[in-house]
Amino acid sequence: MINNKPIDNHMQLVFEMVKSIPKGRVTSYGAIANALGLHARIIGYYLHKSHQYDNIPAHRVVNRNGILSGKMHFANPTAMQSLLAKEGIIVKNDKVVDFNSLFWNPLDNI
DNA sequence: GGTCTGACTAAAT
DNA sequence: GATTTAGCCAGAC
Repeated sequence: MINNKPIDNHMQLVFEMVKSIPKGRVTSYGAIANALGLHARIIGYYLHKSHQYDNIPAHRVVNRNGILSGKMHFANPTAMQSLLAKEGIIVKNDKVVDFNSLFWNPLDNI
């Protein structure tokens, strides 16, 4: 059996999963990792590279506490919060308000 | 090819 | 309940 896309193997899956996050919703690294059978650190690693790709709503991915742990890696530390605010997500003190309700389970898409 | 780092998480303290 | 420890996998050096 030959793998069709050895390069894309996980990275493509992660990006597709992130792009599948509905507007106005957020999810966590661990949730995506669990859905893809990977680990949370891997998601963070791929998301770090996502800036060089297109249409990756990385701002919708936060850590399990709903904290915008990756905001510093955006162009501006406030960019992530601004993008979330545009989608109706309230971010206060670098944390998503009512994160538990806004949480989107990647497994629900599968 | 061993070692280090990382946009994480869960468990222990 | 906040802080620390350890574990996890993939990529860079």
